[in-house]
Amino acid sequence: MPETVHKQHVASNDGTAGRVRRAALAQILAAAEQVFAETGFNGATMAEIAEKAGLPKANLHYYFGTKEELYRAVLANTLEMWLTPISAICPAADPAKAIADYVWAKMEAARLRPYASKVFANEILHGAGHILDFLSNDLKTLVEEKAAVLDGWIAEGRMRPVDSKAFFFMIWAMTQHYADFDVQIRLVLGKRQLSRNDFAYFTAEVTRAVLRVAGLEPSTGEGV
Amino acid sequence: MPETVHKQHVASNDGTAGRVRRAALAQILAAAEQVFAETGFNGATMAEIAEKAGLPKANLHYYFGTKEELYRAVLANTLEMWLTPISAICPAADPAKAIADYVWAKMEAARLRPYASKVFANEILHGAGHILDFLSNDLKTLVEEKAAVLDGWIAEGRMRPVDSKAFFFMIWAMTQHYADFDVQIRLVLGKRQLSRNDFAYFTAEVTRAVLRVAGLEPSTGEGV
DNA sequence: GTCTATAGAGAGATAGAC
DNA sequence: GTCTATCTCTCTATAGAC
Repeated sequence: MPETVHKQHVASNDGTAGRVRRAALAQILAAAEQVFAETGFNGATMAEIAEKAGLPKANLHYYFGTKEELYRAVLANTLEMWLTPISAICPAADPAKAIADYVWAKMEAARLRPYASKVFANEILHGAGHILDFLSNDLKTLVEEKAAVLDGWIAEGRMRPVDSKAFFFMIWAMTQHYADFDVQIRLVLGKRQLSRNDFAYFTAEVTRAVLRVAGLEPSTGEGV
Repeated sequence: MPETVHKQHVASNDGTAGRVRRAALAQILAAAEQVFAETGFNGATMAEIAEKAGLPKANLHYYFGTKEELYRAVLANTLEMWLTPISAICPAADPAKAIADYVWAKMEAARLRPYASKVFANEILHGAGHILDFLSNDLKTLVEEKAAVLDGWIAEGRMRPVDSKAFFFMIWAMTQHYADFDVQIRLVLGKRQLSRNDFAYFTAEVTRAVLRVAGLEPSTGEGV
């Protein structure tokens, strides 16, 4: 019964247990995010998550009840991160700056929380069964709202005509690619790790590409 | 012992058994591609693949030995599809046409073989352990070769300056997104399926975006 | 609140009949 | 060459001591 919610036991005598609790929850969630990202829901084992969190396996069940519930908690964490940066896109903003800021925030998320991105990608790839509601309600509404902002800019001649929803798909695809497909990128480039500098370089490149699509590129005088 | 190669039993008396064999192999591979795509390597079960292929479970082991070997066979199929279309990019070609043809071929692959794309994505997402050699040898070489073609076009002023490898990452990300993240796209758009027409529309949109990045857009007179 | 020990289910693999 | 029946192992989940 994946739908039953596990009881939240709260220490009633003092603040120490609460602190222990919060620390344990944070450790478990961080470990779970990594393990789910690396091996998927089915490949992940509670034993491996417990080991990485430095706790006995039974404690995971004490805090989260089931593997399923732990997974949903990790996903919930991820979704928040996924949505936040899009707030840069608002009617009053300067189109070029707003879009560049959004791309920057998405690339930062790819760099700093690659596991979160991978958990999300894995969930979509396998049918998104746990977040169907989120996608068809929250995200759908948000995209419609933000696409309307782009359409407004286009109508005002402040941005070149594009399909505004496809434009978001493009940004998501390009930025998340640097988290989700990092292994491929590293191996093709022959690098052991993508450094902070590599990310700065690719962020500039992605930003340039996206702004060119929107007809907003700062003029470099290098055109054909 | 995932490295041991399962014996290939070949019928010696007549052609019928060979035909049965080929049919069985094709059925198993098609079923496996779908099941691995939908649930990942660990989530997939031999029982489910067998059911979808219309064969008893033991036959899968007869033909492929282990689940691991079956998975590698599916991956091998996929990689060929993955590489083929890039041949459009060659020095003698017209840049705009070559790039548009490549994008078109990748979008067709996303439309016609979404499971193959998902199996590949899933493999990369989880560390690419089965195709490290492919990525760091075959693919690396190919990308260097094709990036050199783009760099040549840029040097000749036939294309706007871009990082040629990041340009390929961009094309891969954008096109494969329509296979790998199709659930998200469908739910955000409120569509039950992406039709042939939807794909034609998005292919045009992706092509336009990519050509704008390369400074090769057929002039539409709509610029800002 | 925490942990050890174990029950119970499910999946990969195979023996052996046909 | 094909299939049924089964073995064995791994993993989730929990009971119960502390």
